[in-house]
Amino acid sequence: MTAPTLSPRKATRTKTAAAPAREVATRDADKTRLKILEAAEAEFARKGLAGARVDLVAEEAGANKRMIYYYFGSKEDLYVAVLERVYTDMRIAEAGLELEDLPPLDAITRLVEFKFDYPAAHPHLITLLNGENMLGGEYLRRSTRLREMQISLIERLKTILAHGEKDGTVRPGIDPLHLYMTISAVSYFYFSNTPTLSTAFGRNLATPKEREIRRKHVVDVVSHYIKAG
Amino acid sequence: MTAPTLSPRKATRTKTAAAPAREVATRDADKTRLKILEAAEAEFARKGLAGARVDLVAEEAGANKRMIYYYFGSKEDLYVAVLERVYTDMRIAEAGLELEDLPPLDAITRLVEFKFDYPAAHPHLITLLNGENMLGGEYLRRSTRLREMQISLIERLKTILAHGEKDGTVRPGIDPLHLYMTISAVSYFYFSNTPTLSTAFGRNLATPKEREIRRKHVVDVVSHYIKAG
DNA sequence: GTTATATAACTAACTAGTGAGTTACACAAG
DNA sequence: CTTGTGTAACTCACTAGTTAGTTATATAAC
Repeated sequence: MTAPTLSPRKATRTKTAAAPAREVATRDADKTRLKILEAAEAEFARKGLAGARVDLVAEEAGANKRMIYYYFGSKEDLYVAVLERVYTDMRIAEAGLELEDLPPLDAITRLVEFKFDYPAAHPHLITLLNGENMLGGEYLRRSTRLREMQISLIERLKTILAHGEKDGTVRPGIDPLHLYMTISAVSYFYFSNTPTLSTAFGRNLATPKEREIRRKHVVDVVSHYIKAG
Repeated sequence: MTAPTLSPRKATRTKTAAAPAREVATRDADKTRLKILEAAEAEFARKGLAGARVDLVAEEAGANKRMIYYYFGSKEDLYVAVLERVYTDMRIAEAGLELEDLPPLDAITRLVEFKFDYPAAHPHLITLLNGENMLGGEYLRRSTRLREMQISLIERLKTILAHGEKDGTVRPGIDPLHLYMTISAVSYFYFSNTPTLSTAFGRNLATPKEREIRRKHVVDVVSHYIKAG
């Protein structure tokens, strides 16, 4: 239980003067750290916190197990680091969406498409979040600096809806938070529950064709919900 | 890895001549079996297949660990039994919905409300399904007799939509499978992701008040999607 | 006496975490 | 240049504790 915390993150950067860009490993040590994170992401996504094996992470990363404890302290702390990274990446991508220049309905459609395309491109995100929710979200809560990121998007959505109301394209009275949840839900559920749904319906829902059908459907659902008239 | 499979499920029912009602333990042995299933459901729901502890299931059930192996053969088989039970219960409840007597829009609203209320009343279902989906759905697939149950509801939904189209209340061209998925999604996601969403939004979404708001919202979303005009 | 049900004690394999030491390299003193 | 010192990065071998599954045995029912 006693964390050594040799604080390798504050390692002196003797040679490389320029600050490295996000997730670009410049030094060998950073590369090892990154490889561990990537291997851990896959392992935790596949098996959850309890099912993941530290030895397998080490093997997959081509690193010595001891280095995982050297860099991250414990299995749980490694898990938090993975969660933080994946979650932050998504929020950054979301923040980068240029919605404000578009007409309200188009802006929301773009958000819906993003909420479909992002998990499609990052399947680990889904299973990691599923696992985290099974654990009551306690590890994500542990992570600082995640609290502030989310709220801004709801504010942006609120503004977009207000514009739409004003120009008559959007039905009034839509709750931005619940709209955001619904937009997330209709795509997330599809990716998250494809395995059991495919079994239940006796039909593989993970094919590119089915995926495209679903994508059109979710845009359709949200459009009809927000459209005025 | 070698499953003993003592097939205790075919145990002779010497005393109780009448076929016992669903999940009502008549004999002591059936009671033990049921207690194990209930304890296992809670344990697997909370911690997933890998995180669950057989010893804890035994303790919680007030049964000897050996009896778990006697009745279910292995941890994995116990997990499948739990999954099967929970999933089947939901399908039975779903099949019991009397939708056919209602006007199409009301029928779909009733289905939406069911899809909200059922997971609200059975939180284990959500986490069990989440865990199962993380594992690729392989254990649910292992279970027979689940395949046929689902399809019927899609057929019923198809009929309802067709009636609605005919009487002009429902917009034509709605895919019943995707509608069903969307109806499931908007409620499921709320229950499934409450922990991380609450963290992200800095607002407890699990309160009765928030729940009621969400319930209204999901009915609203689906109504606007299917309504003609 | 055979079958179903039950218990406690046990084991083989696994698993997170550690102790102790090594390598590679930077920088400074002589 | 070479010797000494400091330290980040890394390896190997180990352990204390856990965990699914088992063995051996008991008892009640019929």
